[in-house]
Amino acid sequence: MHVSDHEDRDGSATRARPGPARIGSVNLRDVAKRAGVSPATASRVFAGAKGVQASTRERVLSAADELGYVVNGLARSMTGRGLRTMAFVVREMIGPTFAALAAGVESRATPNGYLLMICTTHGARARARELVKTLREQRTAAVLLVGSTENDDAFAETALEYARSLADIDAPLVFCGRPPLTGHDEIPSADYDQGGGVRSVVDHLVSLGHRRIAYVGGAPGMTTPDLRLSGYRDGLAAHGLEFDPRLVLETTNYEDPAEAAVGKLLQSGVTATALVCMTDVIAIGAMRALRAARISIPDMMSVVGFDDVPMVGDLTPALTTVHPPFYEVGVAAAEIALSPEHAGHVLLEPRLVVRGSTGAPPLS
Amino acid sequence: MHVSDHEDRDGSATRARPGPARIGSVNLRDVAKRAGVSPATASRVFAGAKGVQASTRERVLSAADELGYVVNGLARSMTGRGLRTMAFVVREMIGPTFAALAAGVESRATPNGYLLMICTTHGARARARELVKTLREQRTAAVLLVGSTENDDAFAETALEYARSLADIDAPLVFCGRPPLTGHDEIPSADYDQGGGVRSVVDHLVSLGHRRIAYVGGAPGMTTPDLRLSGYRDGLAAHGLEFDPRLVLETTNYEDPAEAAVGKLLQSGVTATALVCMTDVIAIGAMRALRAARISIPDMMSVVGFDDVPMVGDLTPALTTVHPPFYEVGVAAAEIALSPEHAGHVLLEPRLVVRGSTGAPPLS
DNA sequence: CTGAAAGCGCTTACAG
DNA sequence: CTGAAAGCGCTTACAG
Repeated sequence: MHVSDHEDRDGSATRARPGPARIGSVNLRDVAKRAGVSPATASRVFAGAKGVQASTRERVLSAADELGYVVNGLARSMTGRGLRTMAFVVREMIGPTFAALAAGVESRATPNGYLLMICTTHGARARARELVKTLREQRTAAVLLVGSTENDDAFAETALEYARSLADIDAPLVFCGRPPLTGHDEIPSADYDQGGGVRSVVDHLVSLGHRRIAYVGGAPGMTTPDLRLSGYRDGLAAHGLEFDPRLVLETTNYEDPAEAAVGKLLQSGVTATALVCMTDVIAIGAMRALRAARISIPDMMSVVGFDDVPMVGDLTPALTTVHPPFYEVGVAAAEIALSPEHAGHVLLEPRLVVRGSTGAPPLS
Repeated sequence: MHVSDHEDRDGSATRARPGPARIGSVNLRDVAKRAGVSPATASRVFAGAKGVQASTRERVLSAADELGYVVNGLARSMTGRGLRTMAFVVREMIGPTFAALAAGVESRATPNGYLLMICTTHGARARARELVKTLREQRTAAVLLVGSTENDDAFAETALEYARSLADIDAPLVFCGRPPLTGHDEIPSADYDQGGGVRSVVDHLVSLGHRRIAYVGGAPGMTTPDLRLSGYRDGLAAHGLEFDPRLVLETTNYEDPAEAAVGKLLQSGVTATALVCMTDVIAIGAMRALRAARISIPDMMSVVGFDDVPMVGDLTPALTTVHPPFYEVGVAAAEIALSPEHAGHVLLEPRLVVRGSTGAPPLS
């Protein structure tokens, strides 16, 4: 049904006047002409306006079909409706965490007619700034800032500045998987209780009888490491256990460095009966180190992760971990983005999943 | 630096004439006026055109800064350049496979000034059709159709139709992680050799001494199940092994059904010494069934997966699997999308990763 | 180097 | 129910 060669566009054979090249092949005027109506009427048909005679509508629709016409959303958007895209800005597009969050967002974006843009910053501030500018240029309807970010005043200022500049184009900024700015209510958020998740891990271990509980996590300064470490400290405090800095290991979020860090702990002579890991990835590294040292899990050492990524239930032993409601957080964030008038701070509860990697501490 | 209240826009205090509401707060005219130049000149500044006096440029830039102005990309795009977005159309946003492919695409899209749209179809044809329409409306620069699709003539026709209609807006359609249409060269593709991957698995098993090799895969009709099953059959044939339909189990791509399917095989009395699984997820299910039946891996039964998702190297035993170059496939697809003049069919090689789940078959 | 004007493709009061 | 016209915010030949 495609017609690629339709005759002289304006009726006038020549026109030396300015004007850029056409983008799409066929436009509203072409359709209107073919249907024998004015562009205004044709426009009404595509806008789904009611006041159009059925027969007219038919003629326009079939003309459009014959010409392969589809509205130019760019032009249309200039008149008000905007383009209905939502941006998902994340540090890296990595793993199931990202995928689950994005899927949650998408589940709400699509039915409401929004398209999802995925943008990565790779942690570069300049890139984030540039991105916000591009997103403003494109008149994005909403921007979700996803995941862990710097946990300092500089970030807060930047975020507030982004929110303001995005407000110029009527786009809300919403945090997704990171907490609200401290002392600033204006940027809404959808998050899960990271500290609470780790506290529930400590509760679990203490109830099993553990008292020397180590923590393996990332460097401070980002929201996720900071919140999870606080959860550990709060958990200890809740049970009257003293915080011992020697029991806190710092690593990056990869198996190998985590394995190395735990290996060092094991050789240090510092004793512990349980390892609370900031993430499942770190927990896997920890398990490798324990296996290498022939320390049996959980008989000699319990191990807990966080994130409940796929497959960790199939490890040997199956990993006890915290399951965060990533998908639901994505859903909540999208809902805030869609109706900013209900904006606020959503905090969902993660769930402790007890499996085989935790047990009673060895009788010493 | 934001000025939210700038005075009367046109100079004329009243105007009863038509015209929709303004979208962004401040436009080119505002900036030009403030800088004391014509809109044309201001436009040149933002377009980065050369022929503008440095001092003029300065004035315009600082006026823009003071007003918090950013070009309206929608309006700009009507004059030719288009919006520079690339669409990534996938069935589901699931897991690391999707994330790795998308990351590969993004790695090329961003540096070239493209934003990435992620669209899911959930396997619904109607949704795909609608999506293509929306993407046409928005004048997307390129569309990547990602992953397994129906493997039939109806799909081929649909895809060709999409390609044609996308051509109207000058957007190439490129397949990503699925092979070219048989008998049609016009839609370019970036893929990895799925059949070859499974063949290398069979080679590996045969070299270990296996002769009764079973296959556990998804229902036929989609490209990925079809290609991987063919790889199995070709692998057998290459070694002169007979294809035995009783050794082919059908399941869906989840652990539980896979476990059930393998459990049934074990009870059926049909003998086999190795299980080639279509995916790692299926392999995990298979391993569960074997564990439940107390059949030791690999001593009594070898197991192989496909996809090399994270963590399968940490299972007990570590899973032998095929590592597909997802990221690189994404990169290749993006490159085709960016310069369709070099379009063609890229086929990358997956890599067999031998780990602990495969070994010699039991004697007897 | 700069400006006036026409145009990109659509929408929407206004007036039948 | 339908059309003529003005406008959305920008760009680009054309003419200084």
